[in-house]
Amino acid sequence: MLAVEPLRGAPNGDDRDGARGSFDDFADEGLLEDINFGDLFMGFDDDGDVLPDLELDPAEIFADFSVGAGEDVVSGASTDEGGGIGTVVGAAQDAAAAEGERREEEEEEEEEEKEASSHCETPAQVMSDKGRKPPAATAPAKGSSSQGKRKAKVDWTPELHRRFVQAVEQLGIDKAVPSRILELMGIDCLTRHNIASHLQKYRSHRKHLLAREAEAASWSQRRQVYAAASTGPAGVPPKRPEISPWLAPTIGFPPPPPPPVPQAHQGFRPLHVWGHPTGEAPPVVHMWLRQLAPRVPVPWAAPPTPPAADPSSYWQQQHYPRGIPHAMTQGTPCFAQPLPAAAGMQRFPAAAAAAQVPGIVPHHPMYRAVPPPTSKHASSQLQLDAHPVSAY
DNA sequence: CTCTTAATAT
DNA sequence: TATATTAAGA
Repeated sequence: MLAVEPLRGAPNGDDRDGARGSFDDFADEGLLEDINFGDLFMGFDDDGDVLPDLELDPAEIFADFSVGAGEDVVSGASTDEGGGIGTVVGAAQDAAAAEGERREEEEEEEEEEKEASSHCETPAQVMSDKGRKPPAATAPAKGSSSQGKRKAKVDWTPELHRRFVQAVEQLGIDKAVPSRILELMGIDCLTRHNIASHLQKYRSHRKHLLAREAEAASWSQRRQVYAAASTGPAGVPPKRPEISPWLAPTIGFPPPPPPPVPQAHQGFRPLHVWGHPTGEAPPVVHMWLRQLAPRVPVPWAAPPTPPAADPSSYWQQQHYPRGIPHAMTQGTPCFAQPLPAAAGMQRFPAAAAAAQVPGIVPHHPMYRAVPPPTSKHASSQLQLDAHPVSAY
């Protein structure tokens, strides 16, 4: 892959001045695997723990990049943001050429991940690597340094998202505002607007998840009540327990913490959760999210509202139906800056741990082995009951 | 001015 | 579809 050069130069200074990263690309093993029990394993054979798609046909991979043909030009100059290019899709190669080399040399050290990641790679470049050319995106608006047309669309790769989440968690959900997130992420070529936009979606998604969790939690409580009630003399059918008002479904939180994880997944290679900040993140988090989803507990009490069928689709990226482009899983498109964030992490050691908040674990279809069922929501929901219910 | 949100455009 | 852009309001 070629490095591309970000051209940033933020006149405004407001958003990022860039630094550039070096890049090495290496396979980052298991970096982001999504545990989507709904569809995981369905079609995988044993090596399911291997990224299924490292080798996809570039054509397919980038099919989705299309993007408003020709519109996305690099914004290299876009004044207000000083934005760099980012992961930009459909960015201008020319810009890269013009800018040429790197600006500053900084080494990025990253905690767990080799953050070597983020480069601002344009798909075009990636493609060039692969010898492919994007259909439309590149064509128009090239000649000049395409100053500013439209901002290139940012490709929120799992890695990028992960950093985003990490930043958000470091800051705390309530203090996470675009500008701060941007700082922490240390990824140049992102603008405040990019972040804001992503943040908007992120919050929205989180909201949904929390709501679901709350709902599920309330049900699990009922379940417990029910279980307790059913411990009567054998043969005696349990009576319907009274459900106290405070056990009634509430919209409140917090959801009960996930029970200790049985080291069940020994046989498995730990799967990382898409978007989770730390590699150490318990892989199960995601599983729990799903488990928390309401399952019909008792015959006599139907859930007040049918479990929302949407959740999985909410945050899902429908891109890369066949997997994520290799290039994306590793060298991610934007340059990582020296990570002021690293410091942040140290400052708030607890943050990392606290990062358990399962709120944000978008599934990524990338690991979907089978095409989504025709009936959109059905299958994943069904999976819910397939797991041991354990404590809940 | 920055942030948030919703609506709408691409 | 995912993301950007815009506008309105805090």
